Amino acid sequence: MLKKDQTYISELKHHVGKEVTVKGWLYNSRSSGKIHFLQVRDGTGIVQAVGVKNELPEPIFELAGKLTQESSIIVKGIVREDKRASSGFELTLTDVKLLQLVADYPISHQSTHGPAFLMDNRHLWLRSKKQHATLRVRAEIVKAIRDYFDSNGYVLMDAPILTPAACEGTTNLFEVGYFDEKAYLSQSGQLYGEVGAMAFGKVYVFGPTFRAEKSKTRKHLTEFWMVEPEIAYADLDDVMNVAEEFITFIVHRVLENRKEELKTLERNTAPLEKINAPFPRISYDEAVELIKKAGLPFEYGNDFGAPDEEAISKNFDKPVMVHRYPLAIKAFYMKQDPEHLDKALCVDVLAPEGIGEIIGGGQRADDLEYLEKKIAEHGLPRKAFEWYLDLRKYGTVPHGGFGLGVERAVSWICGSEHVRETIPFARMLNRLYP
RNA sequence: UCCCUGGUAGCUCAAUUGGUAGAGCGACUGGCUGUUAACCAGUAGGUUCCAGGUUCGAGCCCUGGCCGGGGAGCCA
Repeated sequence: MLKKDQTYISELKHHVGKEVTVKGWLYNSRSSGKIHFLQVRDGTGIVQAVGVKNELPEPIFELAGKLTQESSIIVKGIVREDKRASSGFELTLTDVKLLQLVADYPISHQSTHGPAFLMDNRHLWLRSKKQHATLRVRAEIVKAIRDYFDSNGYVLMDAPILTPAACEGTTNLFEVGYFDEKAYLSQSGQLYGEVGAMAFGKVYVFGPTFRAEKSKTRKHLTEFWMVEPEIAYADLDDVMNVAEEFITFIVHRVLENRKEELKTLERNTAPLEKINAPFPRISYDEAVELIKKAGLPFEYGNDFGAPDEEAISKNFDKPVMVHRYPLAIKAFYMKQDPEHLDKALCVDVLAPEGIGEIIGGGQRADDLEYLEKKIAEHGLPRKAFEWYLDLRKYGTVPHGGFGLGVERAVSWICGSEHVRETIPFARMLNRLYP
């Protein structure tokens, strides 16, 4: 427990009429000569402390007047309801203690800053309102993810980050030295999740994921977080049922608990209010029709590009689930559709509002011979996958799951311009600092 | 890897045809008893990304390099 000589700004409403101590930093200040307005933040919120010259001891009034942005301060004041305050409450300042007077804080509220400058100062940028709100929404989403799976019988199973080989082979991996051999940073925990499903029935893997692709877009990070449920005895329909229920749960939770933050972010919540299961389900073939109807050039059999995804999702005001892509463009572990042999039992969930894919998943190949053949076809080293093949040798069952990209989900729900704002410290093609 | 675009004050940007490098914001000083991106007045602040070249003269033109930003492909 913390000592009680501190009141958090979020709790001020319970202390009206009383003197409280707020420990924090100066967010901004204004003055009219004989009256100072100090906007103090403490991480839970921002409150304005008002100091009047002839109501305060001279040294305290003077100190209040010379405080600079982000100076660390402890202020005392009497909580007052005030319609003029945006939060509804203000402090009548009674005392200020200065811990450090800051000179030349780089980020100002009044001037504009470019993304490169702000990302260089990410460690300070996080103190500003919108970044603060975005990361609180992220924290809420992460909690919702855990709550959903924890309360629905899934066991959390962490997958290793250092792995012996590619999970999917095709994408670029970060290579690291591992004593006398090479290891790779995980690009997906899914294969290990399948191990978990065979051991526990329902599991979810939740952790960081790494892709060494040289992507430079608003949707890409080289290090991002992914949650990957995996379910034994599940078919493609089960996977889609879980995906839509799961997304609905997350969106509702944020709408319930993070109203203030969404308001700070100026997020129009109307589109989010519409998110309710069931979601529309269309096949790859039907999606191709939508692309052609939109007049885009598209060669049947290819994967969808960003403009294609937008053309598809524009037809719906909920996330749309596109299933049964051509087998040829999907990963080796996808199960072949027995009714359409050229298709895979897979699903991508495309978020509305132009966000694109937030979930990819499906039913897994469960036949040993088929999987052996696929590993060979994809040119993957069989030796690295022996343990994975064992799952098909010793009690194979139909099973499936999906992966949700946390940052893309946060980006969608917050209405962020770029995923780099949805993670505290983004790692990108040209960004390894701070 | 490819396409587009940029690098000038702490930040965001301007600078006509190649002719003395400017504004807003921030900082600093002073003023103001209700400010909400406060306002008003003043002050300081420059290796124009780097190297070379053309020119009487280069922020501007040429060559090479470095570093960003946006997008594509691939993916979540």
